[in-house]
Parts: sequence; structure tokens; C-alpha cells
Amino acid sequence: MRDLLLIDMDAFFASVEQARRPSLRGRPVVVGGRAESRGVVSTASYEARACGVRTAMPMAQAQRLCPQAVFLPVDMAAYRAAHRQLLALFGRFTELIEPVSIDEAFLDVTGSRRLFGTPRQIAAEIQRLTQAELGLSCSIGIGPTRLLAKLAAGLEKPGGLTALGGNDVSGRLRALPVRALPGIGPAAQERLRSLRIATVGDLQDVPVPLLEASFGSAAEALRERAFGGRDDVVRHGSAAPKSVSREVTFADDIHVPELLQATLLDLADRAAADLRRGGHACRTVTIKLRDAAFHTRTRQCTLSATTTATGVIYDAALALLRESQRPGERLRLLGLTLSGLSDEAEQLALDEPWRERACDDAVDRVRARYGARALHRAGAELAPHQERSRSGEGPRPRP
DNA sequence: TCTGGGGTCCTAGGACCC
DNA sequence: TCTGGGGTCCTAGGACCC
Repeated sequence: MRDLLLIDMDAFFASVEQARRPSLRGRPVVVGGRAESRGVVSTASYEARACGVRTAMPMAQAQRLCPQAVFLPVDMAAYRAAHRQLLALFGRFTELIEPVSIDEAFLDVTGSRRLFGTPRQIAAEIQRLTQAELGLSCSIGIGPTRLLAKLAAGLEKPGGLTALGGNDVSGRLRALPVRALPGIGPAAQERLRSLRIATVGDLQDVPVPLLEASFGSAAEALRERAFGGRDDVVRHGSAAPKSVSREVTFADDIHVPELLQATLLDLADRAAADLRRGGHACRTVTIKLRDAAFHTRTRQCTLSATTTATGVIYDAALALLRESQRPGERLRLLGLTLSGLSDEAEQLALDEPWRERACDDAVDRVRARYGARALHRAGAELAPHQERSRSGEGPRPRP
């Protein structure tokens, strides 16, 4: 049996802000978008949560609930830096580390016992060190499977250190609401409720045929989760990305073709740069439109060859936009996703126009040196911008 | 009070091929 | 002349996660 830890940082974005600005400690902090441009809360510190502020809540509502809070823009660069420091810290205890998001990671500490003690001792030491060295608090779950470790981490937040073992499957687990199980969201919860299944215990006891009648082939996986899951494999490192996307919600709904095109160019420019930075090429381009009534639709096309070129991606996206936009329609959101990723080096596109490639390379180099805003594509300057500098991609000092 | 942005995975139907 | 069956690719939408 393996010993897994799931480390879940508490109110991560807000905590990073508090750690680097001591004056914010103990005060309500809300990190998110701007209320004027339809921003929502990314993370609220526990002080702000006490006022009722929650993740994904409109920023304007958060301001009403907690006017005394400090409201800050998202600074992804800072959170990514903290993430890297955390991984380095975890690396002192095991090499088997799998980051699952910017604020969570699985550790397999099965082989660390001789050097560092029991899983609980290791977890306690990790909590002490993240606090002492980075000023960050985390909740840690210990378990023999990924699912049990994950559930354990959620039981006592913030600052919890909780273990769930096989015995808890017929004990502590039964009382949890089904919604606590990863993968069970509002829709599945509602379907289960109609079967009179509210808790994990209910789910354990339901006859398999009844579950299958309602969930089909997903029934078995659902049942397995109710019994704590089986997966205990922590894969070192993060998985290769399957897609890269950029999207923007406009402060006001837009129908002007020139502004939409400028936005699309900006999205293509940023997504493609990200693609190249990761050493990938893509073959599928998808645009996403959300109308004023909040209805969302997507249109995609598959290219005849993989590409890394901003221009090729933009042309494909623009064609999709032109075919799918309804006359006079106002859009609330425009998005672009690149998928069907492959290793760029594998197919250094022989038929990729070299002039274009050279231009993209030059743009990438300038931005790497002088910051994301140092250059923009002619045409993109019309885009009703998201403030890019606030998302941590602002100019860097000259080297 | 209207509802972000970046992802993953699954389903289902149609095209197309053998 | 009343109609197979499987495999794979593509598209669209939706559930879910942080």
C-alpha cells in the first residue's frame, strides 16, 4: 500500500499577496478581475470569506459584501513563481511529485519513511516549512489512494492535516455528501438526488442495476469512487498540455466587426506565442462565442497540416468567425483554443512560410526580452483590451 | 448581483473507409 | 432493391475542476 499526500494550498492567490505584503496579513483580501469589466473573484482570503465572499462571485458583489477588503488584480507570474518554490520544497522529501494545478500537488512518500518519518510527520514538516519559508499555509490529506488523500485534504481547511484509510470507507466517508467526491458536480448531484442518493453512504448501498439504469457505463466508476477509488499512482511531473487557449469577456457586448477581428488577432497572437513557447504545433483551431444572453457556441476546423504560425491560426479563426457570426449579433465573449497538439520539432513544418516563421520568432524574442506588451500586431491595437499588464505579463526591466 | 479564464474528459452523430 | 459492422476522424456541446 502506498502513502500519498495531497497538498492543497489555502486561498493560494490571496495568501501569496499577503505573504509578500505584510500589511495585508490578517486583513480581508480579494484577488480577481475588475468590477467594471465583469470581473469575478479568483480567490478570497479566509478573512474575506468570513464576509461571504466566494470564488467565481462577481467582483461587484464581493465589494458590497466586504467593502473593507483589499481588492487586487490577478498576478499569475507571482503565483507561478510561488508554485515553483513550493515544488522545490516538496522535492526535499520525495521525487514523486505530480502537480495537479497551480495550488495542488500529489506526493508519493512511500519511500521517504526511513529518512523523514511517517507520512504524518512528513506532512507536518511540509506545513511548517511552507509557512516558515514562504509564509504560505496549506491543508494536507494523507491516504492510500489519490481519491482518499484528496478527500482528506478537503475535510479540515485551512491548515488541516487529515488522514483517511481503508477503514474510513465504511466510516467517515459514508457521511460525506456525494458532491464532495471529485467528478460529481451540480448535474450529477441532481441526478443522484432524484434517486434519493445524497451521501457517499447512500451511493455505496445503492443496487448496481439501479445506478446503471441511470448512469450507464459511468455507474461502475461512480461506485468505485464511493469506495475510495483505486488509483494510487503518482506520475512524476505534469502531463503534456492537450490544448492552449485564450479568451476575453468584453466590458460591453460588441458587434463591431473590426473590434472583433482585432480581438481575434490579439487572442491568436497570444495563444500562438504560448504554443511556440511550449514547443508545440497545433492542427485544430476552435473559436468560442458567447452572446448577450450568455449562450455559448463553438466552431472548429482542422487544418491540413500542423502549424505554429500566428498568421495561419488567425486566418483559420477569422474564417470561422465570419461563417458563424449572426448579423447584428452582440458578443459578450470571444475565445480561441488550439488543440491537436504535437511536438513542434517533429514536424518543423516544411511548408510553413519561412517569412512568417521568422517574423513570429522575432516577435517572441522581443517579448521575451522586453515584455509581452513591447510589441503588438498591426490590427490588434483596436482590441478592447483586457489590461494585460495586470495579469502579470507586464514589461520586465531591461537586462 | 448577472455569471472569468484556463484547462480535461466524455458523449454522440455523421462522414468515410474497408 | 430495402440495406452489416467495425474503426477512425471530425464536430459540437456539456460536465467538471481549480
